[in-house]
Amino acid sequence: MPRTARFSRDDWAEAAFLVLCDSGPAAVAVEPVAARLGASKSSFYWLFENRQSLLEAALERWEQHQTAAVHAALSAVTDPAERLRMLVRHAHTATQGADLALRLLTESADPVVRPVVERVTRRRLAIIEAAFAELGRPADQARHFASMTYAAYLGLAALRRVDAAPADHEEYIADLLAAFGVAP
Amino acid sequence: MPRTARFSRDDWAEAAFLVLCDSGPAAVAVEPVAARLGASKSSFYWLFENRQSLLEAALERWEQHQTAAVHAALSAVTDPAERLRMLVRHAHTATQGADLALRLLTESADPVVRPVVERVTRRRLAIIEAAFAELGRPADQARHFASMTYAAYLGLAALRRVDAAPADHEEYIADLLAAFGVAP
DNA sequence: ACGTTTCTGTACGCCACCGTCTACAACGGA
DNA sequence: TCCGTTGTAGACGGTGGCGTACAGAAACGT
Repeated sequence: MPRTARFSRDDWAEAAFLVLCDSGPAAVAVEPVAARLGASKSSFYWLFENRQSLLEAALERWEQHQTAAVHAALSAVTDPAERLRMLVRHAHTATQGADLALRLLTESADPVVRPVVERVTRRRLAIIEAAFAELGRPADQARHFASMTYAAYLGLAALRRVDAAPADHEEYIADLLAAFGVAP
Repeated sequence: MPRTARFSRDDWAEAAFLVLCDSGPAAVAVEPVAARLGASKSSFYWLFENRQSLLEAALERWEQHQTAAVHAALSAVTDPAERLRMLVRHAHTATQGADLALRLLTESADPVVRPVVERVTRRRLAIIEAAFAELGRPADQARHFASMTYAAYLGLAALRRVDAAPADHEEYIADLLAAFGVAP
């Protein structure tokens, strides 16, 4: 059948990424993904080393996807306050992203997950910190505010798990921005 | 051997609780806990219905432990600002608790975990909200600030997973309290 | 003393997943 | 045309967890 293979490395990576998104890294297993793809395991082991490399491929997709999205959205905005408003608004509407980021952090005991999620986390914190710094906050305060806002973002994803997050998003965001001295 | 059984229901519950604390709910399995306890499975199945009831016992321990601790520490303090300072300080020193709370929230898809962690979460949010309300914040703002501070608490536990949390605790806490209008 | 009740150990069948092996199907080049 | 390469299916053994079966040991009541 070859020459036009039924399944490409990319097909598997994409399927694994989808599983990662809605069930977390632990669910990125060979047999379930194979079933979802309608393929058999031998097809997988032809293209990949092992389960770990599948997870790596899925995580790579996540990292690039999110990096690309963030850069595209933010590089254009020069006003740091506006950038922060965008970040916060986006963060609290695209809740899927927060959920996955949180999941990956809590599962970062896995040596495959950790380096990826660590890179992404530090990158995001640096972006937020830079915005606060540009707003004129002292270096330490900018760093602290960045940690707080990103932690609040992650924590809110946790609260949503049990429907304990505020329902009045707009007002919540306004109060959040105000607390950190950013005009809404 | 009976009449003074080698293993009590409580032994198992305690062992399960310890496993829960340092490996999360997924790790609360019969065979590992049995091994840790030096017991065999039949001993377990004599005392418990199944794995689920072991997890329930461990979670119950967690809920009571944390409820008792919180009540004891806070019921005495009448000044809401002082209560908030205590909460925040305690939260950021006893980091184990945050870690477990976070883990349970992210694993709240499990029907055994969810009701427990949901109760605890709402209770905690209510306590924080009440403190902000007593400080004179409008009702909505008090609710929002409670969500933010608790989310920040949870999120910080996530950041610690990849060593991305601020190391200068004192200064961080001061900035956090200041952001929410509580004098340090 | 001896049977009954209470507890524990060992062994078993079951499922889900990992990773491997063998056979085989399809296409491309000689 | 037919052979080698590339990709796939399906069966297999290994591991680790769940829950059950059965046999036996220790205290107790009589």
